[in-house]
This record gives sequence, structure tokens and C-alpha cells, in this order.
Amino acid sequence: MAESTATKDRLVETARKLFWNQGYSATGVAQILKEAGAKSGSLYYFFPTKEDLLREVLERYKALLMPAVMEPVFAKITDPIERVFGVLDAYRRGLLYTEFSGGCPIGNLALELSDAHPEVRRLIAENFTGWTDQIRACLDAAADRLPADVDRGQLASFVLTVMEGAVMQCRAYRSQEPFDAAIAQLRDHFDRLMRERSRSVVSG
Amino acid sequence: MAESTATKDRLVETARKLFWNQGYSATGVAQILKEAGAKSGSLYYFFPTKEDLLREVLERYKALLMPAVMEPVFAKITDPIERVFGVLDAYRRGLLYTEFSGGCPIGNLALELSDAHPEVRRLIAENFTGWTDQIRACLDAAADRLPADVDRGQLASFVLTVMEGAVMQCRAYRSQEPFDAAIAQLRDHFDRLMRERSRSVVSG
DNA sequence: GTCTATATATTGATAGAC
DNA sequence: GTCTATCAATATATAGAC
Repeated sequence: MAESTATKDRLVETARKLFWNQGYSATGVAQILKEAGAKSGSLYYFFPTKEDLLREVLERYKALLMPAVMEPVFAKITDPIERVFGVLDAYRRGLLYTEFSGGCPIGNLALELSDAHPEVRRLIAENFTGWTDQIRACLDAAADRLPADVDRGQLASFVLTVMEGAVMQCRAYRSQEPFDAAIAQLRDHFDRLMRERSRSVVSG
Repeated sequence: MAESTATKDRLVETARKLFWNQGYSATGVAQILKEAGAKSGSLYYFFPTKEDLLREVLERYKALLMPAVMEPVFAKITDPIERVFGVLDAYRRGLLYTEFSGGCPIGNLALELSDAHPEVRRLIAENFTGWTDQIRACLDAAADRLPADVDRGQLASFVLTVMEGAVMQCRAYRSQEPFDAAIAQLRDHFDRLMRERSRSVVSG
């Protein structure tokens, strides 16, 4: 029973990495089994189909959001606006560390699979929502520095949009320049939003 | 000879649509042949491998950029800034028309294949560059309405970043809301840039 | 729960007639 | 250039012993 959980975990973790690096369709069950050091009997004991394994991987990503993505940044940065840019910088460093093969695993799967399987699409959307909820919370914590009429939910969605689009271009160009360009523009946008706020406080 | 060109074109066009809807790995050669009404002997007469066919598809996208993407927008809109948002709106309408399965075919392939094949990656990057070059030209044409110190190449890259990231979220949520949110924020950013310029002209 | 062995379908690609 | 027939490899998945 203890060993079986270890095997299941190893299968999910191996599949997670391979789906990330190669995509879902391009990753064969045989490769997952080989790299996880397991046999097909074990995999199909836990997961009736390859797609069930994918769903478990997407559940794992939901569980990893706070401990692996947000909390390491939040532990080092307290200012809520800087937390947003700290999260973005973590993705930037991930790109550099993986020589532009990394990026965002959810984004990859979103474009590959959003049409195919409804349940999978729902889990991808839930991963996005978990991410933007955290960004949204940062923006709410900095509400007094932003114009009162800013739609913070919309702005949080925009932050994810910018991150995903920037990662995509960096992978195509194998360069961090598109990311740096995107962050520079997003930072400029935030600066202008916060400048307006400080003006309206003075004049109001 | 005339017929052979027709067959080749049909194969490329069929592959283009299938790669767009299903991805490269998920599309089998057999399906391409069936929907193009051709046999494997024809396909492998023109293309030694499936990847050669993909490269031809990416060349076709480069050829389609002006007639299929830019010119229809430019024909209706003359203001350079509005041309930028007109191009973005065309993608938005494409998403709605395809019920969120459409989006940007290059973006899909970028995340699926940028790591795998160097030649393919280069062609994807060239497609991105062709797109941003057109946006860049619009921004240059409106240079007198933007702050003098704005990096217009960086801003053009940012426009693509926003488009691609927005399309991705729309497909995951099957909703146009993330796109509308992104455009609202980008429009706000442009408005603030242009407002700064008009202030500096008055004060300078 | 994990193993071996295997089923069945499909993959990308080839050979050779026409 | 296009056809038919087919290859070898790989795909996901299953059966049944242990």
C-alpha cells in the first residue's frame, strides 16, 4: 500500500514532466513507464486511460500552485505590486534556466488540448483561475495605490495574458527579449495607473 | 503537371487546417490523405517526411499574413493606431466565429514544437516577426502621437504578446472575456501613452 | 499492486506497378 | 504523378499469473 502510492506518485510526476517537455500527444505511455521505472500493469491499475493520467497531472498542478509558484515569491517580497512582478520574474528565470524550453506547462496544454476533452479543458481553466486569483489578491491589497475605477479582476487576467504571451514568444525566439519587452510595458502601465492614483489623491 | 500542383496545394491546405484544429502530433498522415482526397504515394512524392509538410504549411502562413490578416483590416481602417486594434479585433472575431477553437495557428505550433525541430522553430519565429513588423509599421506611422522615448519595437512585441496570451485564455475558458479584458487594458495603456505625448507637446 | 505477454489499431514511411 | 499494397515500429490498452 505504501509502495503503491509511491509508484502512483512517480507515474504522475514522470508524466507531468514529459507532458511539459514534449506535449501530451507526443508523449507515449511506454516512455512514461520506462522513465518512471514501472510496467503498464501498474499504470493501468491506477489510471484507466492516458487521459485519466493527464487529469491527475492537472490536479497536481493545482496543488503545486501555492507551494511551488506563489509562496517562494511571497516569502521574499511583501509589497503586493512587487509580488506580481516577482511572480513574473520567476517565470522569466524559469525560461532562462531551461534554455527556453520551460515556460508555463498549463499554457502548453491549454493550446494543445482545450478543444479536445471537456474535462481537461475545465481543469486547465481552473489552473488559470487559481493563478489569477492570487494576482487579484495582490492587486486588492494594493487597491489604495490604483485608480478607484480600475477593474482589478480584469487587470489580473491581463497579467496572466502578458505572462503567457511573453513565454510563447521567448520559446519561439529562444530569447528572453520578448519577455523583457512585455514586462517593461506592463511595468509602465502599472506605473501610469499608480501615478494617476497619486494625482487624484492630491487633487481630490 | 497542372494537376500535380493542385494536389500539392490541396495537401498543404488540408494539413494546415488539421494542424490548426488538432495540433501537429495529434494529426495523422492518414487523416490528411483522406480529407485531401489523395494517397500516400502523392504526399511522399512531394514531401519526404511529415515535418517537410509542416514546414510548407508554415511557409504558407507567411504568405497568408498580408492578404488574409493585415490587408482586410488595413482596407477598412486608415488610422495607424486603430489599425493595430483592428487586427486584434479580427482575432477576436475569429475566436467567436470558431467558438473558441480558432485563435492563432502559429501560437499553437509555437508551444507544441518550438523545442523539437530547429528549422520549424525558425519558421515560427519568422511568422511572429512578420506579424510584429506590420504592427511596428503602424506604430511608426503614429510616432508623433506617442511619447518620443517609447520603444516602438518593444511595444509591437507587446501587442503580439497580449494577443497570444488573450487567445490562450479564451480557448481555455471558452469565453471572449479574457480577450476583452486584455484589449481594454491595452487600450488604456495606449491612451495613457498618447495622453502623455499630447501633454508634452503642449508644455514643450 | 506489480509482473509478463500480448492484443489490436494506427503510426510514418516505402516499393513498385502504371 | 498517382496508384495499391505493405512494411516495421509504435500507439494505447488488456489478460491473467503471481
